[in-house]
Amino acid sequence: METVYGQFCPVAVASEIFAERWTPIILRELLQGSRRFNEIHKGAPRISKALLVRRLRDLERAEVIASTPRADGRGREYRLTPAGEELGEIVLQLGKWGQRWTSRVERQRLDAGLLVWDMRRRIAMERLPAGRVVVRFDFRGVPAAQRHPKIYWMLLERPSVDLCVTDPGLEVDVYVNAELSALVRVWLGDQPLAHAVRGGEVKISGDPRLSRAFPTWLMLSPLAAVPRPGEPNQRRAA
Amino acid sequence: METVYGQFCPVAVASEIFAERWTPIILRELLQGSRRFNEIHKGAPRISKALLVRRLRDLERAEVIASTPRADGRGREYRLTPAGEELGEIVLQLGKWGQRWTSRVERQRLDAGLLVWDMRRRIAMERLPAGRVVVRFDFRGVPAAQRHPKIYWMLLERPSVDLCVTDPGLEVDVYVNAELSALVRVWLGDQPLAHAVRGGEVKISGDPRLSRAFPTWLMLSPLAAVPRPGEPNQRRAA
DNA sequence: CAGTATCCGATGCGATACTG
DNA sequence: CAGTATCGCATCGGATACTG
Repeated sequence: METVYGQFCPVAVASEIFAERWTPIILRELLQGSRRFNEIHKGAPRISKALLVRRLRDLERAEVIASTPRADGRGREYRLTPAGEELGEIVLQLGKWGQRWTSRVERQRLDAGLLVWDMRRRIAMERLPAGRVVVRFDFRGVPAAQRHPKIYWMLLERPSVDLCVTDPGLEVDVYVNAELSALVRVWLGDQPLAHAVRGGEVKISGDPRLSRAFPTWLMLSPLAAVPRPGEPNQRRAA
Repeated sequence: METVYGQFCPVAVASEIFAERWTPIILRELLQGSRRFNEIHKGAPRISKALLVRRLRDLERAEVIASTPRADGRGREYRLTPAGEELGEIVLQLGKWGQRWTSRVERQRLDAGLLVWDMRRRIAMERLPAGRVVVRFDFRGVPAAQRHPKIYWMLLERPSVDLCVTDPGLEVDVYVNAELSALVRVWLGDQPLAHAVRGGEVKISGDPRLSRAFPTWLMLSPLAAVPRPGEPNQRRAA
C-alpha cells in the first residue's frame, strides 16, 4: 500500500483506506445489502466500472471486504468483513452528520433513479396486500442535464420489489406524480408526505384503497429520523 | 460546491466534505487543539502550504471550521464549529478503527518528528517537578529516505512543553535513546515501555531520579487504550 | 508568520470499446 | 453479467519563489 500521508497515526492509516473517492459510497451500498458488482454500481452509477473494480480490489487488500466467486460462475460476491462492518458504523455516522449539517437538495444532486433505487429497499413488505401491486412514478422537475428516465414502474410482490424503466405492460394500481425535489425532501425526512400532497407537489391517484395505503408501505430513508441540530428531541422513527 | 458524486444521499454529501485528501488529518489537528496555520502544518508536514490553505477555505465554506483574524494581525485563528466538533467524533472513530484493524509501523510511516510533536501534547504536567527538565531524544532506525533530524530536545517547564531540533545549549536531564519503530509501538499501545526497555530498544539514562520518573510523565497516544479485535476486555486507559 | 502566485508534471479517472 | 483494456485529458497537487 502506497502511503499517502506518511504518518503512523491510526487516523492517517485509516483515512488512506476510507477517505478515498467513492469508497464511502461503495461501503454504503454494501452496508445496505448489495452483494453483486452491478448492484453496487446501480447505487453509484457515476463511478466508472474500471474504477469500481479497482476500489473493490483495494478494499479487499485492506481486508475491509471479502469476495468469493459465485456458484453460477458469473462474477463474485462481495461482503463486508468484521473490520468492514465496523467501518460501516462510520459510514452511518457520516450519514447522520450529513443529515444534520448539510443541505442536500440542490438541483445537481437530484436523481430520480437513485431515489427509486433507494425506496425499493424501504418497502414494508408485511403491510403489502397479497398479490401484485404496480406503482408508477412520474417525476417533474428533473434537472434537464440528466438523461435519466422520468418514469419508473415499481412492482411490489412479496417478497420482492422490482423496478422498471420501460413499461412492463401491467395495469397500474397507484400513480405517484411528484416534483422530484419534493419527494426527495419527504424521503429524507425534511417534510411530511402529507404536507407535500397538500401543497400539490406530490399527487397520488389510482385505485382508491391502494392509493390510500401506499404511504403506509413506503418507509422513509433510514436517516430521515436523525434529529436536526436545532431540535430538542428526536423524532419518531419512520 | 462542485458535487462529485451527484447524489442527494447524506453519506455522499458528507463524503464530499470529509473524504478529501488531507481533510481528516487537518481535522485531527484541530481536534487536538491546533489553532494556527503553521501549527496545523507541523502535524501534516507533507501537505503543501497552498493545499492546506485551500482545504481550510473549503472547510470554512462548509461551515465545519471558522476562522478569525488574530489580534496581533498575523494570520488567522482556526477552530471547529459545532458541526466540526461533531465531525471530530468521526475522526476519532476512524482513529479507533485504524488502531484496531491496521498495522501502522511500516518503515515508510515512521517519522520521529511527528512522534515528538504528538508526545508534546501528552505530557502529564501535574506530575512534573518544579523547574525545567530537559529531555533529549536520540532515534535509531530512522528510515534513510527521511532527511529529518534524529535528535530532539524537549523542554518541559510548566505549563508548557517546547521542542527543539537544534541544541538549545541546556544541560540535559534525561536521555532517551530509542529505536524509532519501538517507541512508536509503545506510543500506540502495542508494547509496554518497560518491555521495550528490557529488550534494549529504548534506553533511558541521565539523572537517576528524573529518569525513573520520566515514564510517569509521558502519557501515551489517546488511542493507545483502544481494545484490539481479539481482546475480551479493554485495557486500562494510559 | 501566514500566506499568494505560478508552473508544470503525474495520475486519477471518465469514456469507450471489447470479452468470456 | 462482470469485468478488461486502452486512450486521453483535466485536475490535483507538489515545488518553488515571492510578499506584507
